[in-house]
Amino acid sequence: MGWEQELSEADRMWRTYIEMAKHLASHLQQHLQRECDLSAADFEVLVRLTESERREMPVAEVAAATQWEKSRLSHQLTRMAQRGLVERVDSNDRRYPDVRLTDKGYAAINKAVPEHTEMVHALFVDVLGPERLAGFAQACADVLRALDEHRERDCSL
Amino acid sequence: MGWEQELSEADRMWRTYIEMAKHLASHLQQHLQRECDLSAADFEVLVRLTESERREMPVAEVAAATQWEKSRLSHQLTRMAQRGLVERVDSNDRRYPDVRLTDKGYAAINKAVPEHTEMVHALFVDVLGPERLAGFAQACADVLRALDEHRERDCSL
DNA sequence: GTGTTCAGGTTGATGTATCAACCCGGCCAC
DNA sequence: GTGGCCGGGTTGATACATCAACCTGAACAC
Repeated sequence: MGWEQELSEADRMWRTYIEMAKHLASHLQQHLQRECDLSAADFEVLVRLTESERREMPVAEVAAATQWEKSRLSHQLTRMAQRGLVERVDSNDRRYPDVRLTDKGYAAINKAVPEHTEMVHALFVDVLGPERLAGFAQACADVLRALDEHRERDCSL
Repeated sequence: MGWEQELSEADRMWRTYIEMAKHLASHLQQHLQRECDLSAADFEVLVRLTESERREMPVAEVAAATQWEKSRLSHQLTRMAQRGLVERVDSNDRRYPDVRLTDKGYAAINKAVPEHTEMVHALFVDVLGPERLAGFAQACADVLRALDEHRERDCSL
């Protein structure tokens, strides 16, 4: 076949990372789903909404915080509104409605966050310990920077 | 609100990791999609199939290699077969059909793998360098082990 | 005012992920 | 044989992601 005769050391490490990322994400996701009846997407939106004092913010602000496409967010909000987790509210400028956390959504996220955080600590933070965690995070930051540079190069073509 | 007054150092590092993982995955995925017209799922299945000499293997073997649920794989194979990347083949035991890589699928994966590998090196392997990469991979392996232990505990309840 | 522009939002279509229900053919008991 | 069991596969329903097309109302030019 040619290219795949023998994986290099580096490629096997890459695969380890991929494995870890996949399993960790799916574990956290399943926990959220089973214990709190929230998808990862629900969780993300709800967390962003709690970052506002008034449990309410413009849709565009949520979009910026999550870095989601507007259409993805719109669909997600529709589903969440149907389940009563959030509601759309008209603001001054009728073009740009707000989203508000309902009581049900508030209760859900307040149950979910501590459990989620605990899980993150048990499976990630505490496993690495403070020093290795710092190194790990630095590595992630460096990869992020490389990604940004790469993206810039792509755009300037 | 209580729990979210101030993110700890560790929590910010966790967020850095999440950010990195999200961006890295989506960048690689978009590249595959644009350059090779393959989704991440397509890519994964095709890679597994090339790991067989005969470009063909039982569905169950693909399922084991990818660790996907049988139904997810079945749907995916249906779509891939429609696009001519793979074909289903009856084996001896008519219960357990095989999947085979078509010529088109073979061509696609042979174009995609080198590009993908190059991207992984540019954005990840080379950014970290050999030493930090090794440390990073070790950390991933440790988290994976913790996940396995945690899963075992869950099952034994 | 009238028309144009435009950022932000919604909608529809398609592909993907997950769960539950079902199907199906070899296997075993009898 | 006949019937039930069982593991692997398929199917359908629903939720989620992404792209393209469209809508909408404030703002600006004139």
